[in-house]
Amino acid sequence: MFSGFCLYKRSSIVSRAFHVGKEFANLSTEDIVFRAVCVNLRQRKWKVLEQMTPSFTNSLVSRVVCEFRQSPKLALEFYTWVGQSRHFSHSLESSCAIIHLLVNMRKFDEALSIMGNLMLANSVSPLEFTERLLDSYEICDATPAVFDALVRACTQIGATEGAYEVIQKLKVNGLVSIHAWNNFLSHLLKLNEIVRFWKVYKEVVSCGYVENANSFNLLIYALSCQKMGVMSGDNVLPNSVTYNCIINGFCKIGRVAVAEEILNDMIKAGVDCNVRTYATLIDGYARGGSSEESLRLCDDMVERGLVPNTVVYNSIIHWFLAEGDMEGASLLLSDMIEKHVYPDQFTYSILTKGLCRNGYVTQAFKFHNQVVEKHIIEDAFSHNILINYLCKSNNLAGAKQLLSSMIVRGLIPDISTYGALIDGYCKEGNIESAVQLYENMIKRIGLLDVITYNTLINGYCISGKIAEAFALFDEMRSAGISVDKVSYNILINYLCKFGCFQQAKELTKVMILHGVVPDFITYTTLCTNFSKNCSPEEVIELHDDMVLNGVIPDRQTYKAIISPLLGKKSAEEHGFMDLSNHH
DNA sequence: ATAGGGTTAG
Repeated sequence: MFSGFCLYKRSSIVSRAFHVGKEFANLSTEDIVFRAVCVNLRQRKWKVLEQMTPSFTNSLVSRVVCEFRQSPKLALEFYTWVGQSRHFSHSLESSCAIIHLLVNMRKFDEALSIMGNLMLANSVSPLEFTERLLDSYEICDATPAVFDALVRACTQIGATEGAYEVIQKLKVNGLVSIHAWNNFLSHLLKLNEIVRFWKVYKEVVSCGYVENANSFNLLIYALSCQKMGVMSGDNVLPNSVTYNCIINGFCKIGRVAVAEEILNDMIKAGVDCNVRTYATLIDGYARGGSSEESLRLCDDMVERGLVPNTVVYNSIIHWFLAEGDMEGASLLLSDMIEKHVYPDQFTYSILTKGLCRNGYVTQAFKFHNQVVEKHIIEDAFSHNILINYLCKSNNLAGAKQLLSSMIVRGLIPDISTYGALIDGYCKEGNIESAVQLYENMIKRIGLLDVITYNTLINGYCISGKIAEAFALFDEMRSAGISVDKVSYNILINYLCKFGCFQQAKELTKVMILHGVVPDFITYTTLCTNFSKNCSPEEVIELHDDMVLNGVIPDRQTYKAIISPLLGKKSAEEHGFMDLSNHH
């Protein structure tokens, strides 16, 4: 009887297990804990989770992080929370899972800092790191960008050989992007390892990589470091003009920090830096919106015994006004006058434009008239700015009047004056007059620039004549005028407006192929139009594509369009909307 | 003598 009872009980358990199905039959303890954690994490029952921490293993935590990769915020929260538990410390395995996640979220800084820490504090070797990231690559839905981040982390902590080993290891799998190579090349330049730079550069080319703008920038910088000395057998060394050219180049592509490093190199090399060097850098920082850095350099130059001149003041005043800082600009103007730094043609046009763009139109005209009365206007700029303003505000009559007085004052209308008027006609829908003016202009000036072409292309687009617009676009090329990003931006914008989204995307590809890098305006144009007409997935894909092609997203657009899509998407998929708001 | 600042496109 007793044995019979036992037998019965046992067989009942076995048969129940069978009934529950295969699913549970092979479950390990970890699988059970894993499911329990997922259920409770989904409901954010942290207290229940707390009780489970003694059974947490590294592989379990990695699995949970991967499982929640579509809800990256929750996964990250879990990872941080579990790291604080006294029962648990993160391993390389769980760190890899969170790194993949952070890279997918584009939180590169956070990913880099975890990577750097693991290599420095936990002495994880770059190669081992690569292997573990590869192990978890598939299950974590990772992207190759994670390896760009690893190379970057290596160079950041000074592990030059490590970075190179990582690249070599990944080369076999085709997982090394041009970004990773560029980062490594740039690191070599920072170390002044010019010979090795060229060796690695050759390797990049022989691997069949297509260099992007950044690679060429590095190349130019590398050449600039040695060029002259090598070619002349050290007989000719770079002088201040050489350095200033290079500094200007880096400022104009927005890499002002690099430009300032070159200034330091210049000082180290014993080459005198002058007012032009500082004027270039000050403009570079101001252009990039770092007015504080600009002012810091002003102090630096004064400390070096250099006196800021009109160019320096003009530059800062211009960018202050562009940012809407009227007060800062007017203080600088007073300072300029007080220090007897005399305003010039540039100053007048900067102030005229600044007053207009900040809504002080009456003052702009008043100021302009004062300057004109003193007969100190020598070029067409100020007139052009005002004619432009009038055309933009549909006051074509006023624009023509100002054109007449300009001619009376002995100033010859230039390509920009015509451009503004043509633009005015186009905006008014009077494409015939626009074309007539354009033809007259060719007779008079005999040359056309890219701006005039762009204005006309834009005019054709406004009046819906897209075929004519594209014909001009082609004509431009046959006339030997290089199509610039404005030309592309205009056409991309109108393709979107006409609902040709696929074609807009194609044209962006052509643009990139022709070496014209899309900018934040291309980005904003495409994102805005796509978000109104396409699915969230398409918009996100578009964003990703552009970023991968080196476009720097416009912050406002990203915040208004992309980031809500990402948040909403992952929240909706998992029904966390309400819960996450309460947390 | 060669190097720096102002007008066009969303």
